[in-house]
Amino acid sequence: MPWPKSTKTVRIRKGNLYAADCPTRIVLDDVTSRWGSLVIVLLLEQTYRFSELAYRIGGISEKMLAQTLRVLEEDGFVLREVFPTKPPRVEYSLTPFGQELAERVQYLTSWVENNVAKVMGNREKSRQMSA
Amino acid sequence: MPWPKSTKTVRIRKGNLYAADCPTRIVLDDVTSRWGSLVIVLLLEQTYRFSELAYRIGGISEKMLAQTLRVLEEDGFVLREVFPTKPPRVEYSLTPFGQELAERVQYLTSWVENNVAKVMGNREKSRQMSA
DNA sequence: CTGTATCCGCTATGATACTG
DNA sequence: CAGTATCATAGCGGATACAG
Repeated sequence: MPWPKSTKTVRIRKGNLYAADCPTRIVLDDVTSRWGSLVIVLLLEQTYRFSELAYRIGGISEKMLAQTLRVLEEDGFVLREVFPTKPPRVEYSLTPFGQELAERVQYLTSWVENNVAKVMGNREKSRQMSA
Repeated sequence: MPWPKSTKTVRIRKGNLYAADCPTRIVLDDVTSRWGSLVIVLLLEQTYRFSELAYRIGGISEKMLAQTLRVLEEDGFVLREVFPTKPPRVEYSLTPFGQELAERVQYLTSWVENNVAKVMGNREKSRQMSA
């Protein structure tokens, strides 16, 4: 059932996306997580503060926003800057590395945005077929 | 808390990705679901049978594969062809619409594959910082 | 303002067994 | 082969309260 390993010296140069233990999947999950992709694409616009992100991303809770941002920061996609003012102020932006990624994500999300109507139509047909 | 609606006649032409009720998010979740993106990119290679997909995508269960494929089919991304042989044989492929999507997804996944090592490195640093 | 800590329900997922 | 049905469970994610 596990994937047949081609050799013993399989390295993490370019992981096999289809192997159960491929680290690429882990990273991909960060990027395509429920809120991850939204945060990434939004930060492509400009730098935002925590509360601004919370406001703009409808439906997200503080907990999930903080958690999502922390993961993206650990991965090196997002830069977190703390300004020791009173009250504190934290700004989030994309690193150059994160910008590369974000452009790819946006390439996907924008396509979905532009084609969502057609998808919803396809779903309607499906529902009628089964009815 | 909800996004300020620009007008009352907001339609689903081009949804607002950041609105909680935006249908784009639903479709995006289908596409970026745990197994969705893997299936989509794999089908970009060629047509596959159910069992072939199950074999190639390490770690997926039959249940999740069937479920993922059904959603992608309803969305109009995947074509399901049943050959009434004995035993039955079902082939899955991308529709032209699905191919458009798949190319966008692959554009993302391939970047992640090529940069996963750097991400893992960034994570290491993060862990050391906090230690 | 920017989070963290805790509780907790719900859903997504996996394992298993079964059907056409 | 290609699924479906059922059950069990982990953990996602929301609500709330609290802290620096």
